[in-house]
Amino acid sequence: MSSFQTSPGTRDILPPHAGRWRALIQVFADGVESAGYQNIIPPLFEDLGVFQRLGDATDVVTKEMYDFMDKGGRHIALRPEHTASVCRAFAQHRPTPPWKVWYSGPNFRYERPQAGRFRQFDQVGIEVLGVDDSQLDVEVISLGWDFYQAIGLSNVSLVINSLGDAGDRGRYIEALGAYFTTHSETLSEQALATLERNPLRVLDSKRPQDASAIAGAPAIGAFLSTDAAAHFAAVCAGLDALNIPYVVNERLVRGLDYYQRTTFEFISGSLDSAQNAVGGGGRYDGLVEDLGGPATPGIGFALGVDRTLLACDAEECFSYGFPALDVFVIDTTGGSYALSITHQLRHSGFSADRAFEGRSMKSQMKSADRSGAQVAVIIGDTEAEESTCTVRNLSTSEQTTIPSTELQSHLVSVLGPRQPRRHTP
RNA sequence: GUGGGCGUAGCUCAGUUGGUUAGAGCGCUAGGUUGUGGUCCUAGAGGCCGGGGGUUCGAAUCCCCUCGUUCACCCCA
Repeated sequence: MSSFQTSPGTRDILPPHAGRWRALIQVFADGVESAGYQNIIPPLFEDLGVFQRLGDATDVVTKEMYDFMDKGGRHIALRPEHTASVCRAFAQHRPTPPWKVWYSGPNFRYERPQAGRFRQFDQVGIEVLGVDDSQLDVEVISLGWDFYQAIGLSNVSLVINSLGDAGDRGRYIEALGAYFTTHSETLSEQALATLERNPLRVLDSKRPQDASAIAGAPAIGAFLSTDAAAHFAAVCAGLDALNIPYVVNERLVRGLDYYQRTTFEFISGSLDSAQNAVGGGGRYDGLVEDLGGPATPGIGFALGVDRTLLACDAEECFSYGFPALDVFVIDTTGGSYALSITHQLRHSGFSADRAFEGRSMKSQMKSADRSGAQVAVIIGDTEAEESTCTVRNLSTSEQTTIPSTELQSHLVSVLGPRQPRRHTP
């Protein structure tokens, strides 16, 4: 056992898992960039106040924040999510709306780790600021939906709801609070505590004891203003038009207080654990203003990378293998040929690796096999003397010896042409 | 923060009512093959039995504490 290990709720993403991880983000980026979203990279930490706008009644703010005083006396917090940072960035830089951005990166919440829940956890997501159109809600939801389809997840369901505008929401919370107070004798102790802080969240309780009270609770639908109801109906109609299946769940409340109007979650049916929400989002029309910017509507979603990959494991999709190398260079004469040949091949655009420490032919062949390389280029004493090299096809075991000067052209004929790698803007 | 399960080799796990030198498979290294991988055979390396304390002639095994991990509540992606 080594002296140090990762802190609770954090872990190393090792190969080959990290490769799969990167591939997942690439699929996401390709999808949203083709819809006009550009990448944003906000800082990992911000002034604590930025995140307090998530809501004083939320656990994320009250007890899960990684916060500290820096050497300049500022009260800093590691970001628990991206949305507040994106809104702060909008308020700070005032880009021209509509502002469509996507992000990926870690967030931090001090929670007890559990299946699909970590203290450092990654999300990918998008946010759009400055557009109030219900068709944008549909676009945002469809991009999330399309991403799950793109990676091959078939057992994901979309649940949507509307929390109404700020006034509706307030009236609903009031009614809900009154209702639960009259049923307080049937509620669990924990639910009563939740009721004190935010009656909405009581709807989220998974305790069997609370089920009957929740079942009889008033629904949000009756509290929606004409505008909010029309907006929600338009969103549903848009999803219908795109043939995206969804379920309206009037009990869907989300944990962050800034949500208004459209809210949605993506639930994986393939995850047994309690953490089966693989993504979620909604409108947060008041957040930019809260952060000192102009009144600006906003909508977005965040998808949990960890949970999404867990769902992929469960559905046995989005498999990943490290791309096979083109060439493995074997040199039993001391290594100087391997040094120069791999260097030249890499410059020509071939992927190439080699062994070190002067290992035996057998050992180097094993390494070549493990590397997944398609061909081995072998330099032994004979080849060194004759200025030749032996090229072995590792899947057919056929091999041929050619003059060293013909190696590049021979590999091109066997593996196809390669372009030197360089950055092209 | 509350409650349950589990900590033995790099990985997955055996280890009997406490008994003397802690095992297997996979993986790794080397050899079988004086230049050739994936199969096979042989050998080797690799362990403070999570850590600390206690009970005992004797502890991987029993007790306590602690740390880690895992599952659930809670919360949320």
